[in-house]
Amino acid sequence: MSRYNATEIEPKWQKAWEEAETFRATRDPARAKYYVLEMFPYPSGRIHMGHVRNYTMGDLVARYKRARGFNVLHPMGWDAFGLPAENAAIERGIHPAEWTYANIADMKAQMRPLGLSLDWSREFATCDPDYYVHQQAMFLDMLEAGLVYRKTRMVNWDPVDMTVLANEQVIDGRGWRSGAPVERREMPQWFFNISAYAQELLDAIDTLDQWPEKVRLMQANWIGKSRGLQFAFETRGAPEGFERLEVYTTRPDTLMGASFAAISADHPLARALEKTDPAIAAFCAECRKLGTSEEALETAEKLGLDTGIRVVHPLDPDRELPVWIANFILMDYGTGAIFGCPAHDQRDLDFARKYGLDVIDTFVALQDGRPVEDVAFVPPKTEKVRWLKNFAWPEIATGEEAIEAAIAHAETHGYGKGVEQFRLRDWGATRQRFWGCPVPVVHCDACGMVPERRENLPVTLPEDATFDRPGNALDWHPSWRDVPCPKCGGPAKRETDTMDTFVDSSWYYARFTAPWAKTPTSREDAEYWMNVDQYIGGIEHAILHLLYSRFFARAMIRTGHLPEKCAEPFTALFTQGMVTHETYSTTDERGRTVWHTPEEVIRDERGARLKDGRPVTIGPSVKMSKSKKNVVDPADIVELHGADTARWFVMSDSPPERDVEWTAAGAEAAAKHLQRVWRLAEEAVEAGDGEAAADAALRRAVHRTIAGVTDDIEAFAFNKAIAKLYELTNIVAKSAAGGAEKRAAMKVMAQLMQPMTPHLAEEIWALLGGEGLVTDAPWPEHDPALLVEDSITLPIQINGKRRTDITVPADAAREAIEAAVLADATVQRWLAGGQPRKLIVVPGRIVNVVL
RNA sequence: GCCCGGAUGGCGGAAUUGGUAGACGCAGCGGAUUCAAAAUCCGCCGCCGCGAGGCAUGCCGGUUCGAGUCCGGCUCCGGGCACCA
Repeated sequence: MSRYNATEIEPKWQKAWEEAETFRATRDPARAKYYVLEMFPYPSGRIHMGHVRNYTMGDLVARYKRARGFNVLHPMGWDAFGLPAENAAIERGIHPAEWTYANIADMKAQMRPLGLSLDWSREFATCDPDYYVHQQAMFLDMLEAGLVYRKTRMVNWDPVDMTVLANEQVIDGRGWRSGAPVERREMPQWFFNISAYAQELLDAIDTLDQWPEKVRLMQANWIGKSRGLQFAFETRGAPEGFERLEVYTTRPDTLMGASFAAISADHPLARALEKTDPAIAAFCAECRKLGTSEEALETAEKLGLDTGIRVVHPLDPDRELPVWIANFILMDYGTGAIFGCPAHDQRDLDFARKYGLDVIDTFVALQDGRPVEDVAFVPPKTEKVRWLKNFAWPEIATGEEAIEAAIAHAETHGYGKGVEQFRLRDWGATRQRFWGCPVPVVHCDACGMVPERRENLPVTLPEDATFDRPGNALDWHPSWRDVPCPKCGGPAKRETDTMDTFVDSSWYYARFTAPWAKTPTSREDAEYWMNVDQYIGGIEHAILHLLYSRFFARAMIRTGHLPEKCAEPFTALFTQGMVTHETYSTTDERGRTVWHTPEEVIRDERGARLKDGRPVTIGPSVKMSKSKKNVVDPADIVELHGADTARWFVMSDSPPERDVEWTAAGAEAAAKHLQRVWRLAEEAVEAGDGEAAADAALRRAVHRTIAGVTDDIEAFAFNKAIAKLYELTNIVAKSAAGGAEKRAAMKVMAQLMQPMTPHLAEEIWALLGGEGLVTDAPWPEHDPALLVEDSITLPIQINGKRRTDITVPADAAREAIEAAVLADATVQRWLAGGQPRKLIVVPGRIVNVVL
């Protein structure tokens, strides 16, 4: 009996698919289409198990839908602009383009042996001028349509390297290369007007019924619609022009509990004060060292400085509140100024306790309404509370009711107005970086900002840029930067900022429908292929990438690049978990942790050690990462066991939305199982006559498996589908059925396994005389009549605990079941001659005897 | 800090709408085959208890004939926080 040799067989079938152009997608209006897309990778150079899992999932869906008769589009490309290429350029003196395209070639070579049903004829990289020329054209269209504009925003500034840093390049408040304390600095940049679509993007979330609920919630919270009160405090002692201080609050009901006002260090008032007051200037400078991320601001120690300015309480002209500058107020949200109500906001309370400000209870709990001490009282807004400082509503009311009453009160008395506000900020569309899509705009001293002429697109990145000094290499490239003005011909400078890589990934799904069109999209292809029927990717993209893509699709509709129906480009979304592996570490002579790769480690039941015998500490299983060296290279697994084994394993153990732990033993088990399936197919070829009863039993098992696997695939429960295939394998192995029935069973097995292990499936299909490629075979249908059982086993509970069971005909009447239960020996023992208080019969399910 | 998830045997996980907790796999144990091993095949396998039985789904409490599943309150772990992609 021969062994299944994956290394020999897999390339054979890959060649067969390629020669038949099996996966080439062609627009065919006569057929129903299905567009399945996995989030395209950043070309780091090596694929990792996370990629294998992501693409296997997509491939499974693509192959299944093909078998169900759909015209499937399943493309692949590269999210190729980004920081790592620029870092490689700085560190190794290699041009980002060279680094990136070499990585793409390497990664593609690692992906091809996986046997994915991809249409490689549509492959592109976002750094191809053929791709970004269209992005530049659309940028100009969107500029004309008013969807793009310029303004300033804070960035992380490294004062030593004189360069803008990404948030991940700021480590403990310092630049990662220079080590210098980072400053917040205002810079002009380009923005997409996504906030104009906030309401629409929020409303449309309701239509995304095939998205995970958690993603929809996260997006809604990110957009963050709130209703609140905007009003102005009258100031005392403020510089000229600051007679009023505008604030926004979502809790106007707590206005009587206000004990201070606070402004951001970036607020115009703070900026005015720091010009003349060195103490304020020093404090604002300190605040600006916090960086730009919300996380940094929110987790930092709350610091403030009293400006000496006072504001008048709008409801009590005799009361004055101090105005503080505080490091936790965001200039980007609301008006950059708030009033603090310490009793009902934990941040305000911490701040008030630290600086000795008043804490005024505005409301208390209905029962045991104690005053606030160190924990702010923040009940749900729907809960009724007892008001101590109500000014326009009854003593007992909910927060919601009080908020509306307070807004009405402010509007009636003319000191404020109710406003709706979104947390969502406009999308900063550009970066001070070289390796991105150039913004096709020129700055002319005479004409101002001038769009590049369409016929001059693409504006390509220079191939002779140098990366020996920090900052944007485009700034140091005079022959690229200095150009004549497209309008007046006078001296002008190109925009040297390039587009955020999120722009590249916000429309690649549309480009895949017509990757070689002379325009960004082709109307016919977009009409036919869009939208993406199933999008698959990591949960880490739940907010930004998906929200930006939803916006960009709308912007493309507005500029005529997509049909109206594409406003929500991803019909169904699935977010998969990560691939993890346990970690191995030792300690060096200086006490530092040294990580080891799984290959360096010998693992047995007693623990783990290095090859030289030194013991190794086994750490928790975490996401595979280079820094912890807990990586398994897919290429090694493919070489050792074949692609099918890797595919089978990443789909088996864990549900796809959860993390899966890679273990060598698990991979081994997957390989063994595939060998076993192969052996069963070989045995079936030679098997002779069997028992009629066994034939029928096997046929029923096969149909049960068809139904189960189909349901599980439809529900994205791939691990359960695989468990059912294991079960069927066990049944076939033990079955006394005849050769014909076993061969039929194994052919169905090949069909059901085809989406997961396509190479093995083809080999078995061919062995058993299947017609053509199993990849082209229609999905098997189950016969419902074969799933009906004659009798069922009902568990019997006594007082809710299972004690025994009875087997009854499937169609037994309730009375018959009750009689059978009462006659059961175990039940009689528990009854001890008495009568049950209650007998609950759930037909087809369970019986509960209540004593 | 804020938003969103997750937690079930030694391990990964399964369990329709609230109805047999532990499917399937790994590891382990016992056996067959073998000169021996690998491979393969068969069986056992939540914990405690000789047993009857008791205890078990992160922790505490509640609803119910019945809770892994529903409700309230925690703990720990993970994802995101707008310049990583």
